[in-house]
Formats: sequence, C-alpha cells, structure tokens
Amino acid sequence: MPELPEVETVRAGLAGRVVGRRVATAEVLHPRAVRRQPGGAAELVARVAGRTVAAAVRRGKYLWLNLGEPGEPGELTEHDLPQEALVAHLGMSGQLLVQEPDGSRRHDADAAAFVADGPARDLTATLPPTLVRTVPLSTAHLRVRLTFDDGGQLWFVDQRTFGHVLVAGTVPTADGGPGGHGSAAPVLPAPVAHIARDLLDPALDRAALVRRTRARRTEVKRALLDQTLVSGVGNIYADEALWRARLHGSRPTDRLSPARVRELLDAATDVMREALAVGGTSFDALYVDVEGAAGYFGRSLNAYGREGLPCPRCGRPIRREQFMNRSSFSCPGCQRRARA
DNA sequence: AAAGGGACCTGGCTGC
DNA sequence: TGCAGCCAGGTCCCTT
Repeated sequence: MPELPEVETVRAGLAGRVVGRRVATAEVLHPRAVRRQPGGAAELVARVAGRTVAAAVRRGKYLWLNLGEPGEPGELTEHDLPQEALVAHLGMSGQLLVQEPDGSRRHDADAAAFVADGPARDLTATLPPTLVRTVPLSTAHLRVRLTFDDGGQLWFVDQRTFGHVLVAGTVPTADGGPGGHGSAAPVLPAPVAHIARDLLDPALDRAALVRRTRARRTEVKRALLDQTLVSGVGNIYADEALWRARLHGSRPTDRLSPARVRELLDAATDVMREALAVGGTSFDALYVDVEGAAGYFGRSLNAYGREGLPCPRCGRPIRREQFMNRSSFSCPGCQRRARA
C-alpha cells in the first residue's frame, strides 16, 4: 500500500522524467478515476492539454504536477506561483508509470533503485537518464493516460480504483511555507489544503504537532492515521512506529507525556526514512504472497503482518486485533494497553 | 465541533 | 471443482 515512502519514490521518478514535458492529450479510460474532478473527464482533459509540467510535488500521500500556463510552455519559473496542478492520489493500488516513445517502459522501481544507491539519498536529485529498466506492465487497469508532445506517456494504473486524479486550482499554504516536497512555491492544490504537513517536511512544526496531538481526545493510532493532524502515515507504518515506541495504539493521546509523543513521532519518522532509503516496496505486497505481508519492506517489519511470530525484542508472539475496521499488529509484552 | 463508523472497490485466497 | 464470502485499507462523508 502506498504510504509516504512509496509516494515519494514515485514523485522522485516523476521529477526526473516528466518535468519539462508538455502534455498533448489526455484520455480517461475509467470514470471512477476522475470522480473528484468537477466537470468529469471532459474537464480534466480540457484543463491538462497543452500544459507543461513545471514540478512534481508531494505532501503526505498526495502528489501533484504543477502546470505551466497554457500557451507558454516551459515559461513557468521557480519564482512564479503555479495556478493549477494535476493532483493524484494512489489510494490502495495506484501506480504512475512513464512509457517512453521508443517503447521502453519506466517504472517507479527505477526510482527505488536510485534512491537506494543514489548519492547521499538526495530526495531532490533528478534521476539519471541512463537509469532505464524494462518491467512487465499490464494495461488491464489503465485508468488515465497522458501523452506528451514527444510521444511519451504517463499512465495512471489502479486496480482497486481507490485512487484518483484531478486538475485543481492552487491556494496559499496556511503557514507560508512550501506547499510540499519538490517545490518551494508556497501554494498547494485546493483539494490538498486540508492535509497536514508530513514528518519528512522540513517546514513541519514538530512542537506544535506534539501539542496538537496531546490536545486530541482519541486513541494514539487513530491520531497517527489522521491526515489532517500529520500526513503520510498509513496502517503499516503506524503499527511499526507504535511498536518501536512501545505504545499500544489504543492509548489515549491526552494521557501521553510530550516526551512520549515526541518518541512516537521520531519512530514514525525513522521507519519511513528507512523505507524510503530502500525505495518502499509496498506495491509488491499486493502481488507477492509470502507469509502474509512479508516481502513488504524486506526484513524490516517488526510487527505488521507478523501475527503469531515472535516479537524481535522480547520474543512473545505478535497479536492481531481489529481497529478502525483494519488489522492492527502489536506485541503484548512491549506494548501494553491503557489502563481502564 | 470533534470523534467515530461505514461506504467505496477488486482480486486473491479460504473453506465448504 | 466451483463458488460464496472474507480480507486488504485510504479517504470521504455522514451521524452523533
């Protein structure tokens, strides 16, 4: 499942491949993929055609392509504020794939390889053009296709159709900082304005986040998953962060000390940084059947998907519980429930 | 107003 | 073997 590290891997790939290219045409092959687009498919096609991609930006699990003004291809500079963006959310199973005019296919796995081996793991670095790998690819779930002037294409592929794309206008950020990772412009698409900054965002006010978290009257896992509080964390990284911080997800946020909240946020930050360093492999979890969720994030998962397996810290079998209609994995020894 | 729960999806897997 | 039912979960929307 794409959470922050996976979406960032995709964003880095787009930054290296589609920025600077001009969209010639767009096709919507499944209406549900554009269900959040006012005006529907026709509107999206009309608003994206003729626009040049100025930047690939991400906040949490949302990513977007800033669009240059129509009729002025490539004229949008870093000093201009983008007025519109093509927004994408991958949902559960979405992928953004670049197909080159010569028929070669580029996949986000390329970006993963680069992030893993790249110099200083610089997230802003563009990808070397030599890094091209052909991967098997199915058009069975192709939902939206952009074709660039040079014949290259950007595909939005999504099996479970929880993802979506739309073109939207931008609004200023609430704090005046950059809208997201990948652009310094202090704007972000209106449909993303309610999404909080994520844990890898340099403009994140961590002290304020600790205060806001403790002000919530809810369970701590629910808070971690609330994208309006802090973004980018999904079910998998939430469980891993809670395990590292030795907290059970049901603990009330307002009874945690500031130090404990900081510890948890640091754990979530660390686990996502580590996943990003190996490119995030959660897409494979859908297709690879190895010991439940094993195969995802390699050997690094300590709790998620490990029901019955020994806790790497204390050896007690990891337990599985239902929470928010999802599975939660935790160690009964290291992660004690809150007292009643 | 904040918090919590259900709906939306598809395909692989399980069990009868 | 076939098939019904379960399960995965991110986000929006509605109710309380």
